[in-house]
Amino acid sequence: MNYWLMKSEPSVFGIEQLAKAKNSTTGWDGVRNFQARNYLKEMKQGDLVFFYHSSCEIPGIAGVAAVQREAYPDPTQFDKKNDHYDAASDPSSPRWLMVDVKLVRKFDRVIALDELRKHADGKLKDMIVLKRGNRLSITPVTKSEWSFIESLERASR
DNA sequence: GCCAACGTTGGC
DNA sequence: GCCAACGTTGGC
Repeated sequence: MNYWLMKSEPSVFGIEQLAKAKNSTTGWDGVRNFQARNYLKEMKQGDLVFFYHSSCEIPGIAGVAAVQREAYPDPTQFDKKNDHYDAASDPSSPRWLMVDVKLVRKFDRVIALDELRKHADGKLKDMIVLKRGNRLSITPVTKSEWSFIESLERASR
């Protein structure tokens, strides 16, 4: 099983909305970056995901979700009215994929980016989301990073 | 294939 | 709102 981090802007879709969604599940559409797309392709059912809030008051990890459905073509790429429409994508060989994720647990508090950074020279020294200039919306997380962050969260409960 | 211009992300 | 960092596009 693998671990991931997926960014979402809470003003667009936050963990509260995931909690309220039918079956606490949502389709993660709109990814339009090749590297992120390749990670989507690697995701397996049951993989765990840190749900990260970006571009907001307190950027950080808001909870845990799990991959419910593995990669399938993102229909928004063929919808001319959609912001993520891609005229260059061929329906017989769709360029963009999406997965479905289900909420596992909303954290009692957001594990803020600030707090994660405190460990940027230690346990989280290789964490991609802490790297300068990182903009990738989907990144792999190592098992040790995952366990450490969960311990941070547990310690505060 | 290079690289300047442009658009986007996302923290601050 | 600013701006650094990065991906993509398109001219050559």
